[in-house]
Amino acid sequence: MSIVTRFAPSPTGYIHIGNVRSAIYPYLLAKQSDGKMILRIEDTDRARYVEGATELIENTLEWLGLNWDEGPIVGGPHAPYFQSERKDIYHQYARKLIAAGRAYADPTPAEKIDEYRKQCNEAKVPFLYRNFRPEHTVEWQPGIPLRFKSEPKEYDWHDEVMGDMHAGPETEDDIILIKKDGYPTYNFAHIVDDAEMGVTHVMRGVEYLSSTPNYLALYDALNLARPKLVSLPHILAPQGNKKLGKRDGAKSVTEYRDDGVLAEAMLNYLACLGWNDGTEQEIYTKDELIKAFSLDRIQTSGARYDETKLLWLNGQWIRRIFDEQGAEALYARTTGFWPEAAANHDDAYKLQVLSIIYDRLKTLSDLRTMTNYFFIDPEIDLEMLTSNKFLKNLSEAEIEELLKTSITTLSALDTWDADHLQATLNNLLIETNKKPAELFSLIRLALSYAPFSPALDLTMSVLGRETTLARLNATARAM
RNA sequence: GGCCUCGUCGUCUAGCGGUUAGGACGUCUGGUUCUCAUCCAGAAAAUCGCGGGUUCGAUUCCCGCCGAGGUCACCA
Repeated sequence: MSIVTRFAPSPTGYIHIGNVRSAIYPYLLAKQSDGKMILRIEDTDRARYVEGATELIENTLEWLGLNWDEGPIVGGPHAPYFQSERKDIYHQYARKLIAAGRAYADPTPAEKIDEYRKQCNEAKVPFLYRNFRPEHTVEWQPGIPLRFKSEPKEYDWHDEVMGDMHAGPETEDDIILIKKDGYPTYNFAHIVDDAEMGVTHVMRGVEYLSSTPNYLALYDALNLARPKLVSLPHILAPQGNKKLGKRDGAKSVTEYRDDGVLAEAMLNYLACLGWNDGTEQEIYTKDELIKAFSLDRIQTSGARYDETKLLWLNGQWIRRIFDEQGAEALYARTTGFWPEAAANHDDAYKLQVLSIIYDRLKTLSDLRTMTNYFFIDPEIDLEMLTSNKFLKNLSEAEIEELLKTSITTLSALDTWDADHLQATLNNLLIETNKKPAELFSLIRLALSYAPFSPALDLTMSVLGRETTLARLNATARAM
């Protein structure tokens, strides 16, 4: 039997890093065995539905490369994949339960139920609706919710992550199957859909662990085979011990994309948060993840989200792509991340800039702050020059003298490339009898007025003779 | 309050009865005859939540406790 997994989000907003793992792991599991991952949109709560959320979810999965085999857009044999369009199927299953005496329409007014709940809360006792089950029920009809008629007993089951589980009858209750608006609850709909769609592994957050006995009761009452159950521990917020959520400022996955994080790094980081294959490998490609993934090595405790490590990984991936796939491959990813001033420059020039700066990038958006002086003359800031830690011991006259000497020597250079520039710079050191840190810092600042830059020979060769000399002259004149 | 889950360096983790408790991020130091970064080398950093057992020996097995989290919706 081949593996079928699913990612079944509610279209209530964007996918953030706290919940995207429940898409990644089903994908990895399905792919490693030539199985299928289904995308199913659980839109049964009309009140929480957010316009455009489905597209957001689709975009996120596509960006990460988590391609679903069945679902919206791609279709499939179990369509439709929106629960709101599957009402008939749920009602069909509901009628089966009614016929078997395992479901009843509950006319009890909401206020009454709230009262029961309040009683239980005050008595510090768990609220079980079955203790308040109405004596007389009515025919099921629109406007009246349908409840499961529980027959509480002990349940044993196996969770692929948590291990062997047991629950007593006290956890089972008369849960709502169909709401009064005719839509099914999650509790009911997902059971029906997973069975209809042939899902073999149900992966979801640990918060569903407590309601598992109710699901098992439903499988039994409906005479359905239990899928394998997989509980995923929470990802914790950087501070505190709560699970990471939008309230903690959990950014959407696509926000990281817009900030210059590579999909490879994101997938790599998230997959390895709370899972490892037992080796000391840190960098994984998607294919490597698929190969190495296994349910039994998913952590049982929650893992704290650490953006610093994500950014480190992203730097690793930026360098890896440049080194293994070439400068052009990385350049192709940089669209939209260049400073405004770069708009007037051609691809060839930007590619040169990228080639000498890429190993300093943590995110692609660092290009915006780190490369401005390659595209536009920097504002001269003599204060920055004179307060520099390598230059503060030099007088202004000395600095001016050094600049002039440098300009003269560099002007005489025939071939303007990195090698010749380096040789010339070395000659200048001897000629001026200065330490590299002094002379080079001066030239660097006059050229960039930035806190740092790539090696001087490279910077000057990319900048070109004209620009280099013009900037050195501009600073000399300003002294 | 009932039920359930979890507890190794600051963080992510390895470990599955005998280890100098390993790796990675972060931090600090040094090197790569120029800055920042990369890269390299090194350092600091975990009485393995606490207390009892079992055992010649427990981070590893058992019990209790404490702490943290989850759940008890016509939300998923």
